[in-house]
Amino acid sequence: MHQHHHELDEAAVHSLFCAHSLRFTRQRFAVYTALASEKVHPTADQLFKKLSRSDSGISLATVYNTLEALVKSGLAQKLADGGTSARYDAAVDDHLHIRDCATGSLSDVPEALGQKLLDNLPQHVLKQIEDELGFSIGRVQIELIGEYTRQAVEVN
Amino acid sequence: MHQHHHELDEAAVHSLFCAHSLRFTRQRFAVYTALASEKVHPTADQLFKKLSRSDSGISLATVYNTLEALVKSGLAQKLADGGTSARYDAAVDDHLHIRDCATGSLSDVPEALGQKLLDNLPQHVLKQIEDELGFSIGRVQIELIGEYTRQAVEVN
DNA sequence: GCCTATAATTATAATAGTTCTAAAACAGAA
DNA sequence: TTCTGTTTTAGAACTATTATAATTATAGGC
Repeated sequence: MHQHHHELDEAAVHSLFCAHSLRFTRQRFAVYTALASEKVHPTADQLFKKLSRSDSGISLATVYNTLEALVKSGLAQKLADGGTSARYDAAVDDHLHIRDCATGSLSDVPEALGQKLLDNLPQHVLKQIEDELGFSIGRVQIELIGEYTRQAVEVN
Repeated sequence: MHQHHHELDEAAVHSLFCAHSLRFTRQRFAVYTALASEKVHPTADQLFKKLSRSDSGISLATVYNTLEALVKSGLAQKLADGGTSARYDAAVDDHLHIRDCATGSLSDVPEALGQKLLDNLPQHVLKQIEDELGFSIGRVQIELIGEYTRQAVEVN
């Protein structure tokens, strides 16, 4: 499930990190909560700027280090940007992304809708692909590329 | 349709370029044929190295310029690499990619299989996403992430 | 075939994003 | 508290890509 939009207090994150064998530091807490509260998947630099603004005396290198640690421990995933820089996402499920051609932004399809699409994928075809190619599918990532015909409802 | 595995003589490429309002140059011919003959989607640098080996006195800048021109004219697409550098593909349809976690390589699902999956996507869900989000889906890109359980059949 | 206008190529410099380095600060266990 | 290994940090280094500006090539008109 997505952690988006949940309250994330320090204790909760502490035990989450603990469960993933990640040391708790104020920087990691800051990065993780900043990432998890984003509706649009941010780049490392966007996170750094956001954190610089809000307070926290955190360095860019640490943002990169932390994101890497989060990804390695399964608390985040790194998404390929169509453009230059990588984007990060605090949710680790299969899910759907929307790329807005106009702005280049990358965001989620709401959970329910996304799940509906994933649930309706033709499993027999996926199975056939696995069999014929000798490939084991671990994750399916779908990106819907296009543009908004009306204004998106809310922006961070 | 994919241009992969087709014979690409100079005349054919010439008229293809012409149809897409692209001037024909020996460098563009070289880049395009090199790209179209790849089964695995190469990075700009991989193409440059391949072309340097085979002959052709072509500069890295030109590889980038040409790839950009091809993409802009619709003869290729730029794919986001999970990692650092972009990958390119001479085919421009919706289609499925396979990312091998073990090697990081990106390749196509064979046309027939891929089409089968795309044809079996639940259209009503896509329509619902478009309606609810006010988003017009231009292209669907699916990536199957996992690893080979047996050796891939052939490598370039 | 030759000329010309326009566009493409090239080496190089510049930039952007990311990773590396080595020293200082910190977390967690004893 | 003290110790040990980990994390943070500023800055350097590196890699992928784009910009620059001079040179060269293409396509079309003659």
